[in-house]
Amino acid sequence: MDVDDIKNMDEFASIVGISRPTISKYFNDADSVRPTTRLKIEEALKKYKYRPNIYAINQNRKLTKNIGIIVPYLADPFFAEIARFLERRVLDFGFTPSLFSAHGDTEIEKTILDTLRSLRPAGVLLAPLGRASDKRHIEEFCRDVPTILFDSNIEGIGEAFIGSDNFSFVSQTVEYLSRTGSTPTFFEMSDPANPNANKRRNAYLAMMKQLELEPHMVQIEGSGWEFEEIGRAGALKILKQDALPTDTILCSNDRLAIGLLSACYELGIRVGREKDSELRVASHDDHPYSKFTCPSLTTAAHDYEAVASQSVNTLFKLIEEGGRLNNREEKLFAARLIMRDSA
Amino acid sequence: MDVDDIKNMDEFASIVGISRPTISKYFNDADSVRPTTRLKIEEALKKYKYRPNIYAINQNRKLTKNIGIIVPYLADPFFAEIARFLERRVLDFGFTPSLFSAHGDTEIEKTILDTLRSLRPAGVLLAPLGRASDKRHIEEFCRDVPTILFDSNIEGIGEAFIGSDNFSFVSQTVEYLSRTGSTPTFFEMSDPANPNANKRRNAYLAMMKQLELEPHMVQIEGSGWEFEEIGRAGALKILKQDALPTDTILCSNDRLAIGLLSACYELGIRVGREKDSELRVASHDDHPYSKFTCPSLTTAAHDYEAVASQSVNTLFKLIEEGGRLNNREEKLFAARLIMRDSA
DNA sequence: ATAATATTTTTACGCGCGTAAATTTTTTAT
DNA sequence: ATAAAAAATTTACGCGCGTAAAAATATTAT
Repeated sequence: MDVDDIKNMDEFASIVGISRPTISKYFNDADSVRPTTRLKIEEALKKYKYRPNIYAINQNRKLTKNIGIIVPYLADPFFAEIARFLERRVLDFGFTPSLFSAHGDTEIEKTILDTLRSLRPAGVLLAPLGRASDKRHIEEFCRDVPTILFDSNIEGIGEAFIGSDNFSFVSQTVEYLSRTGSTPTFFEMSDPANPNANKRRNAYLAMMKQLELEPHMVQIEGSGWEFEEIGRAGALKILKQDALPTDTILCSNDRLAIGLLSACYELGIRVGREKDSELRVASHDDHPYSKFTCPSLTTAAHDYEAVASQSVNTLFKLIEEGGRLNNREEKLFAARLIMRDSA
Repeated sequence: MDVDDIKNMDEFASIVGISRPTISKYFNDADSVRPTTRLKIEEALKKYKYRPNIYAINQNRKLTKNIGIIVPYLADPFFAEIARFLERRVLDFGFTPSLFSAHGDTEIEKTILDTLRSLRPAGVLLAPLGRASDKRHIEEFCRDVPTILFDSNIEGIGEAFIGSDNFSFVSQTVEYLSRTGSTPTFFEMSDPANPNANKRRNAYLAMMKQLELEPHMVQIEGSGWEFEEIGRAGALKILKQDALPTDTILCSNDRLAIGLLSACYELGIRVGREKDSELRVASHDDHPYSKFTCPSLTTAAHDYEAVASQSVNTLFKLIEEGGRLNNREEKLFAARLIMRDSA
């Protein structure tokens, strides 16, 4: 018999010499059959490499083994990185991750949700666009599909939120900067799309008040997700007109900082914590490239691993409990200050 | 009647007042039904927002509307970018893209292929890991699924290859560098996993011969996909022992260059094309971050749009022709030299 | 060895839709 | 208006598997 010619579970069952319902049971949960039969199946599996038809399975199961992962902008290595951790965790649970990027676009985000709904996933991990998200659409989606939000919170939507504690991020950088030099000026987009940005701004203001320091803000123009370009253009403008209130800058996020540092370099402004430096720059996120900026970027790091683990664990707890959690849990992870050369 | 309570196509058909086979025909190809009935269906669709069950559809169709997209390393913004273009093109054809990253790992790449096979996709766009790929496994996969390779070629595997013309990349940078300054030294990994790297090395050697210049190579140690770190460590070592044969460096790719530039900055080596510069650096790929290096990176740019379009167009031609092409076509796109500040 | 328990087998139905064939209805051409 | 062509309907089967219920068999405990 042709080894690769097994069309369906019936054929496979008769080849193994075990009834089809038992085979079906095995594929649903390998531990639910007797060890000896499990062995028989798995040996046959090696010899004949049959795999059940996914579409037939999912048509009949009330619950698929798909997990949707949606990020707002995959070209941002931060999200690529977190997605990688999430995928791994999902696979550990024996489920199949499906990765989607909204590419910074509201309509794409909506389309992804519609596509995903028809995949009837067991659960979804969603990092929404933020302010640009169609909240109604997401809310409606969450009614049908067990969903956990991560990275970027939308109040009341999703069964839980796992993210980073923005106050922990900002308080550490502000404390460090103000302790070791001049007062930090907060550098951000004037109209940020991401809710974390607003929390960081508030954290900066709160922290400065607590330290009894005068807060300074530089808010630059720009929209979209090309933060490096926005940071660079904004920095060039500010630096050229010498409009910096202090000689220490704290960027809302690393991508802005990458743009700012490139502007500083171009203008010949020496950045760092050495005596002959003119400017100190710090930031938040520990973006994968922040190690390679010039100078390398002092920043507050996310705990990627912890956020990913907690997100996936919470999602599976949610799934086990039937898709609803008693109360919407919000878990925030603290930052770790990464000392590099820029401040 | 509850608007959101349409369970299947039968119900939807009776609500619209059209027979189920016609509805089925519509979803398969909206143009295959009479305009008036199409209108009726689409209006009902807006009112009742029914969507056919994907699993039931795909179980019965010989050909699904799924297109697999596999990249070797999604945390590399170059691949994130190309994936974005590919997704858009696939959607233009009315198909559904599924994105996967091998995360630089041979086993993951194999697992993705196995998963994908059971999704019975209409076609696959694959950028393989390269030397680390299990060629047998990929070859076997390609026998079952219409597959186009892109970015990274494996001789004889896949129905076509769309990529970049490495000679065009390197010849332009070498020509420019040698015309405007000292002879370029080629900076690369000693044992690159990517086949493009070998082609670029050969192109460098060929070009130097053609220009009757003495070639110089610096080959650094390292493995894996963390090219920035590898480039940085290698550069630090070379620069510290003053082992550079010339004061012009041509990097095999931008990610190595990003690492190298960070090393130069740390060592206080002035990079650029101005009089007081000690070193010129150029590279290849026009990585999304090459605009923000210090100094900004002179490089040879891919035509993302062209590669993506050609890949997807070729794939759909392949699908239309039943999964086999007469001869394995290889289409390479030329580079565009991007002049920035580093050389 | 016997009873109690766990597992497998047999049988059978249904999931939602694709699709084929024959028939009826609608549209277009003459 | 009539014939020819195109489209829609009716009817019916099958895809590959999940799953339920009852019967048969295998395993474990006593």
